[in-house]
Amino acid sequence: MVAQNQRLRIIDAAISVFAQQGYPATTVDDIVAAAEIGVGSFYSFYGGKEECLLDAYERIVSMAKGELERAVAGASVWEERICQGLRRTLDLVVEEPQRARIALVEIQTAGAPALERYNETLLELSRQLAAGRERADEARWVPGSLEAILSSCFAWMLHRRASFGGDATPRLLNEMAELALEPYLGEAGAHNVIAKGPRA
Amino acid sequence: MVAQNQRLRIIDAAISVFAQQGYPATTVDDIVAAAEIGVGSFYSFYGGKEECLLDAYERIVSMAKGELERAVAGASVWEERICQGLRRTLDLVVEEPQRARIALVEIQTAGAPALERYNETLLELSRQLAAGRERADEARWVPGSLEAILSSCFAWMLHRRASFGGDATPRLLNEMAELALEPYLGEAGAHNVIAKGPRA
Amino acid sequence: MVAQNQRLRIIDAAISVFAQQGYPATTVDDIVAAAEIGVGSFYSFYGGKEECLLDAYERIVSMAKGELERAVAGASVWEERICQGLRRTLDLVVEEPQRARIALVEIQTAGAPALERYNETLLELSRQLAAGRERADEARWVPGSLEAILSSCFAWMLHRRASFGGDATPRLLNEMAELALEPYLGEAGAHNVIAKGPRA
Amino acid sequence: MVAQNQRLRIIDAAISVFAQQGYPATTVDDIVAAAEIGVGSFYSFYGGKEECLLDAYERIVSMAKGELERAVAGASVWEERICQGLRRTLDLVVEEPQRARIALVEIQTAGAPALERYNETLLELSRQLAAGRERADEARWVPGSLEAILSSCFAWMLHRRASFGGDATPRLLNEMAELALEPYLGEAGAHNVIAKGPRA
DNA sequence: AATGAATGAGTCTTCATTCAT
DNA sequence: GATGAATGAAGACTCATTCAT
Repeated sequence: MVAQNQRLRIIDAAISVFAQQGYPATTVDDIVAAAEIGVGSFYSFYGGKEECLLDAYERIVSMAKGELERAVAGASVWEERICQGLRRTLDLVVEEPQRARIALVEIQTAGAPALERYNETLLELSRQLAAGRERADEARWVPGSLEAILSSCFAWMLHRRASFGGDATPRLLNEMAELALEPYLGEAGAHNVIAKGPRA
Repeated sequence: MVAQNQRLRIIDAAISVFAQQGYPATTVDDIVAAAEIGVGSFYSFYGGKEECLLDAYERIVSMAKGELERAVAGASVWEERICQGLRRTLDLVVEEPQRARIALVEIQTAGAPALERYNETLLELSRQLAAGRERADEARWVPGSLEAILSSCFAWMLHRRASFGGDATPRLLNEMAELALEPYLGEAGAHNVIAKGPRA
Repeated sequence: MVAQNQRLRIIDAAISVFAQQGYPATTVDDIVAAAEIGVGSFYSFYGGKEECLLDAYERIVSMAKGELERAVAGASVWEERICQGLRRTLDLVVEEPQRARIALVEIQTAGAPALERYNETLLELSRQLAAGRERADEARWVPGSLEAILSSCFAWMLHRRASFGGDATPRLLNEMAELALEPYLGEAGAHNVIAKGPRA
Repeated sequence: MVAQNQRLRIIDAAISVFAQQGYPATTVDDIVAAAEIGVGSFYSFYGGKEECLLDAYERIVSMAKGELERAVAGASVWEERICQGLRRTLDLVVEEPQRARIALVEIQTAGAPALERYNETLLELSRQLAAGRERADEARWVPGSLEAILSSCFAWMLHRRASFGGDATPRLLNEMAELALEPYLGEAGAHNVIAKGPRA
């Protein structure tokens, strides 16, 4: 538990400096200075800054997953789950800008393994979206790579949001919800869900 | 002009090594070795590797713009210009994988100024797409951020393409064309254009 | 006595890792890990790894001396003591390769004090050999530094034996016995002793 | 040639500090400080201090070989060559104590590859000695490992000489010459050669 | 104008040693 | 008395940058 604390101390510090200076410009010394520990302690937990970033990423993603599961717990159907999930996601980006920056921006500058890990996360998002196919009218044609496209779109929108701020959250949420629901439920169906969504 | 040659020599070498080893892992020495010049000469042209990457990026983008302008020269209407442009873009990614990698992947690992420059390029793509609004039926509602979304989608799809290869080009082209045209022309209109597109 | 046990535990572990990885490449952590004790305990016994090696060396040498004394206990004359001693020495090198490696190889890589200690051991060997002068015919001339030469030769032969293995033990024993006895007893006398030696 | 100078500058500095502080205690910084160059320059010549020591060793040995060849040039028979060679060797150890220390002592503390290199040198010495077998009376029995024993003895004697000083050179020379010649030429033959040797 | 030898600041990493528990 | 978490000094090595030629 004391080790866990130390580890969390390091991760918090690392997230902070990675978010502020960017991953490539951050040195191990920056991290240990921010964590107020000795270099040796850092190396007893991680083999280097890349390993540390990857661990931070895992924890951020897993924390976010927990949040999202809680957020969609009350939703009974797929379209509601998507709406609630998107809302919570956007809130998290606003609430935890540094973690968002790590998970959406810095992870992409940390070399091939990190990029691969990021792609896996996008793949999971794709799977969540793809569940909508079961809700779609049989007559409706849904392109095979729709979810890949959507997840990358969302990633980018959040990336920009995390990097530069931008549109008010509610508007962004509306757009994303529309993008996610419309291909499965049609324009009318999508708007229907969205219209009542925010009141929830 | 001899200076121009030298500069091009450096850029070609830089593109090659950046694409092969990644921007962060590349040293100035790698570049000058590949360019077969002295370090001093490099520094008489550029202040460092970042400056060099940015210049390479500018040239790649401007070269690509020229190509695209030529590609769409024969197209009379917006939707054809988009189709031809997308086709040429995909061809360029295949023809010049190293330059594509620089313009789509490495530029994102080179710090804030580079990322900003990349966003400007996406903004230009947005503007090209936005011209489609004039072709759209007045009754049709087009979301305000559609172009931002589309350009980011395209960037991501090309990024993946440049990073990992993937879908056969024609299929990818179809998807992208559909995504670009449908919001403005409707499903039928989009398919119409695409169906006759490849013959052009 | 519990302290003695702890100390022996450390020495055994140290001998093992020194012999396997070499003295310079061994860290205090390696030793305590092998000894399954805490670092603090190690430092309550020794000031550092050098001190630990020196203690291990002392114990190996003193243990070996005990063995040799026992081995030559039944020998009545100098030449027999030498033969029996050499035989037991070679056996020990084979039986305890790790200790042999410490006493013959690693000790020489551990700095000046260790080297000096090693030389003292060789000096003792010289003294044992020098006792043969009393057995020598008065007419026989024995060079003054003979014992220094012989002891260094033996050290080197055992060093090689401990480092790389090599000749079968009996043959090596014969050679060493010849080298040791001949200068004092002459060729015939030496062979005489050696011929009956192994039967003893 | 300027590179050669730089390299020699480094080697001279390295020999000096290795001899004074011992190989294990010497850092790359010590060497570059003594050579009055930058760290980078050192690494442009050598991959680390081990490589540097090995190069120094090679040069010392090759220099010494040259000296010995010159020293024995006037000797017509094997036994004279040995005597002259030993004399010159002892002189070199006295004239160049630092180089002697590197070649005889420090090389043995620099890890397995260095030790192997040292053994090769001893092997060469063995071959020089073994040429004496052709000069030996057919009736004389010469043990098979004599040269290995002799070369290790000589190495040790020189090692001690280089480490601690000691006996006056002429006496040491006499002993070594006796050891080298006697097994091949017999006691009388050896003394004969040695007696007239110094006059040469 | 071009070169590349030389520099040394900066970073990573290891490991001996301490000390609170 | 024993532990091992924590420290940070010290060393290896890289690489951007300068400058004499």
